[in-house]
Amino acid sequence: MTVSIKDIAKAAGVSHSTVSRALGESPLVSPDTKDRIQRLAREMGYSPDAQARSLVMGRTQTIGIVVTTITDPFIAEIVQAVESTAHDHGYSVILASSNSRRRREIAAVEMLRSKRVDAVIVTSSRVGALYQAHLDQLGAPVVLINSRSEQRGPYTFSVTVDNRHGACLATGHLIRRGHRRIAYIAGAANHSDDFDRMAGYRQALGEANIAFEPSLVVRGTGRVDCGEEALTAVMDRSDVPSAAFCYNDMTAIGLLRAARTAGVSVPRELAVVGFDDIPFAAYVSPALTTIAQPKPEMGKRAVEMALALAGGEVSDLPGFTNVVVRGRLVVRESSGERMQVEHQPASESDGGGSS
Amino acid sequence: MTVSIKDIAKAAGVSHSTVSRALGESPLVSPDTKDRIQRLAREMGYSPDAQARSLVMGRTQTIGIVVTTITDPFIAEIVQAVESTAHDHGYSVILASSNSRRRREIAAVEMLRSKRVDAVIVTSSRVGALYQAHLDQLGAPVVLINSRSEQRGPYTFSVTVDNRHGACLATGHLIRRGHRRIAYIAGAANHSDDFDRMAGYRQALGEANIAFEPSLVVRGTGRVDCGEEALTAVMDRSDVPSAAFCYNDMTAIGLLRAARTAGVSVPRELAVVGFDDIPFAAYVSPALTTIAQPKPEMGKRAVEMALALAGGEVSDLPGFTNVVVRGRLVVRESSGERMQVEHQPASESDGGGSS
DNA sequence: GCCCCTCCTGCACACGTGTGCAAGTATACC
DNA sequence: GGTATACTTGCACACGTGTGCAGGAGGGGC
Repeated sequence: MTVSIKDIAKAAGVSHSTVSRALGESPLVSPDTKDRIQRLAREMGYSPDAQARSLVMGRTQTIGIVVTTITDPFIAEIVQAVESTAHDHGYSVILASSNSRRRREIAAVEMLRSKRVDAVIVTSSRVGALYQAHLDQLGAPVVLINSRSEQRGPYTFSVTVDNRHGACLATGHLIRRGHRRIAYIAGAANHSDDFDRMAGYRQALGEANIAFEPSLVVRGTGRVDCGEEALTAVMDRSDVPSAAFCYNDMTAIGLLRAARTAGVSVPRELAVVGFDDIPFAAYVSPALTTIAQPKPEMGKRAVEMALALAGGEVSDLPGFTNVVVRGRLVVRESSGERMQVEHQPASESDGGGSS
Repeated sequence: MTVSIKDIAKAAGVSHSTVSRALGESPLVSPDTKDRIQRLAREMGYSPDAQARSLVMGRTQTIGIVVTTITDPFIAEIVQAVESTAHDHGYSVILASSNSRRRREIAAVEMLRSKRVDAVIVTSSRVGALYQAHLDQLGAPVVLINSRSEQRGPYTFSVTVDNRHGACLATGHLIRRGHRRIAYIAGAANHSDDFDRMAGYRQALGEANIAFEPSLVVRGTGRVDCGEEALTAVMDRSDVPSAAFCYNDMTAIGLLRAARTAGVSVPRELAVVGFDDIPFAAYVSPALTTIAQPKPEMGKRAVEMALALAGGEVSDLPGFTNVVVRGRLVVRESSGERMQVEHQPASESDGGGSS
C-alpha cells in the first residue's frame, strides 16, 4: 500500500540505490535524475520509513520520557518543553507514564529499550534500586529532572533546580518584608528536595540573625490536603508566626484554603510563599507569591544534555553530570506589602546578592 | 553492542530462526531447546528490536497523539487516559504538540507517518482543510477528540462530549436554583462547541418557559482574560442577571476573579457555572460548579476506537463514526444554595430526566 | 526391513533503507 | 585515437526479525 523507494525506482527505471541517494541529497547523482526522482517521489506521495532507516543508521531519532503523570501541571510544562526542544532537533518523543507504580515504571523502561530510543529523560521523583538496574541495562543515556537516584552510578546525569537557593530567596523575601517568625510547612520526610529547601530556609534565617526554631517546622505531605492540619499546627500556639514558607505550591494552596475557612486573613495575619509556580498559583486568591522553577529551560537543558550524550560526546566534562538551574522569585499578593520600612535599598532584587 | 537473536543463535549453536521461534512461543520448537534459548536470552540481556519486528509485521504497536499543548490541564487528562489505555493494549504513544501552529501540526503528522504509527488521535481544536489533506494521506485511522473537521471525509472518526446536553444540564441547574435571568458568557465565535453549548442553554430556558434574551449573551474568547470584560458587560445594565453560565471553566474563573475585584459577591449576587471541570475548578474560591467531561472515558474510547480501526474491523458500523459521551453536573459553591423553595423533588438529579 | 508420519531445525527470503565497491559511460587531455 | 579522469549508476550486502518450505532425524506400524 505505502510506496517505498523500490516503487519509485521501478517507476523511474533506476535502481533503489539511486533513489535512496537522490532523496538523501547525495552528490553522487546527476542533478537531472535527482530532480526527476524527487518530483516522482512527491507525486507518488512517498514517505520514508523511519524504522527501516534507523535500523540501518543505528539511531532512531527518538527520545523517551518517563513521568509519574502528566496530569501534574508541573510535569506537563516540562514535558511540553522537552517535546518542543526535541522537535527542534529533529527528534520525536515517546511518552510513558508510571503513575508511581513500580511495575509500570519497569515496563516503561523495557518498552523504551525495545523501541531503541536514543536517550531517556525521567521526571519520576524517586529512582529506586531496581529501577536503576533497569536503567543501566537500557544502553541509552538517562537524564533525570529534579530527581535523585539512590545510588548514583557513573551513567547518571541530571538537571535539578537549586532548591536551597530558591528556599533562601523565598524566606529572604519574607524577612525583607519585615517578618521574623516564619514557619516552614515541609514536604514528605526523607525527600531530598525537602531537605534542601529546609536548608535554604535555615540559611536565610541565619543570614538575618534569626534563631531557627524547630517547633516552627510542620511536617506535611506535599499535597493540597495537608494544608488544614498545617494551619492548626501553626496557629494553635501562643506565639503565632506571621508568615509561612511552604514546601511547594500545592501545600501553600491548601494552606490558603484552610486559612479562608478558618477566617485567618492572608496576607494580613499570615503571609504565604510557595515553591514551583504551577499555573494555578496566579489564579488562586490571594494570588500566590512563589519561586518559579524555570521549567522550559530545565526541559531544554535536559534534552540537549541527553542528545549530546547520545551523540557520543565526551560525557565526563566537569560539571556536566549535573546541571543546576536557579529559580526566580515571583511576588504576588499572598506575601503582602512591606510591613515596616527598614534601612535597605528601595528595590527588592531577586538574587539577594548574598553568598 | 546490543545483543540480537543472531548472537543468541551463535551462543546456543542453532540458527536464528530457531531462536526467533523459541522466543515467540512457537510450538515448532522442542521444549528443552526452547527452555535453553529462553534462559540464554535472559542471561545475555536480550531485548527484542521493536523496529525490526514491526518492519516485518507491518504494525508498529504505536499510536500518535497530536495535541495543541499538554500544558492545558484538560488535554493533559485526556493524554493521560490515552497513554494508560494504549499501554494496557500493548501500545506505546508518540506525543506531538502543535502549539496551534499550522506548520508544526503538519510536521507532526508527517513525522507520525514516517514513524508508521498504527493510528492517530487528535485533540487539536480545529482541523483545517490543509491539515485534513495530510491526515487523509496518513494511511492510518484518525480519531478526533472534541474537534470537528471542516469537511468530514469518509475516514473521519471522533469522540465528542455532548455539549448541548451538558449546557442544558448546567442551565437547568441554575433554573432549579431559582434563577430566571441567566447570562451566557460565550466562547470564540464560529466554534462548534460554543454553538452547541449555546443551543443547550437556549433549550433549558425554553423548557422552563423563560424567554431567550440575546442581550444576555456576551461574546468571549474562552480564555481567562475575557472574564473582566464579560463582568462589566453583564453587570452594567439596569436588569442585571442573577446567574451566568460560562462557555468553559477558564472563562468562569476569569469571571470569578473579576467579580472579586469588583466587589460582586459570588454566589449571592451572581451564581456562576462553568464547563469542563478542569482540576483547578475545585480549588478556586468559591469552588466552581461545572460540567465534568468524562475525560478518562473519552481517552479510553478514542484509543479503543482507533485500535479497532487499525485492526481492520468493519468501520462503517452505524453510530461508530462518532461516539458521543455525556458530561455530569458537579455542584460546588459558585452556584450557591437554592434561592427559593419550589414544588419539585427534594433531591436534584443529574440528568434532569427531560428530553 | 521398509515406509510413513511426526517432530524439529535450517535455508532462504522478506520488510525498507543506506552504502562500499565495482563497473559503466562520457569527457577531456595529450 | 588512446588514455586518464570525473561522473554516474547498479550490485550486493547490511541492519534485526518473522516465516514458508524443504529436509533430516527418529519412531512406530506392518
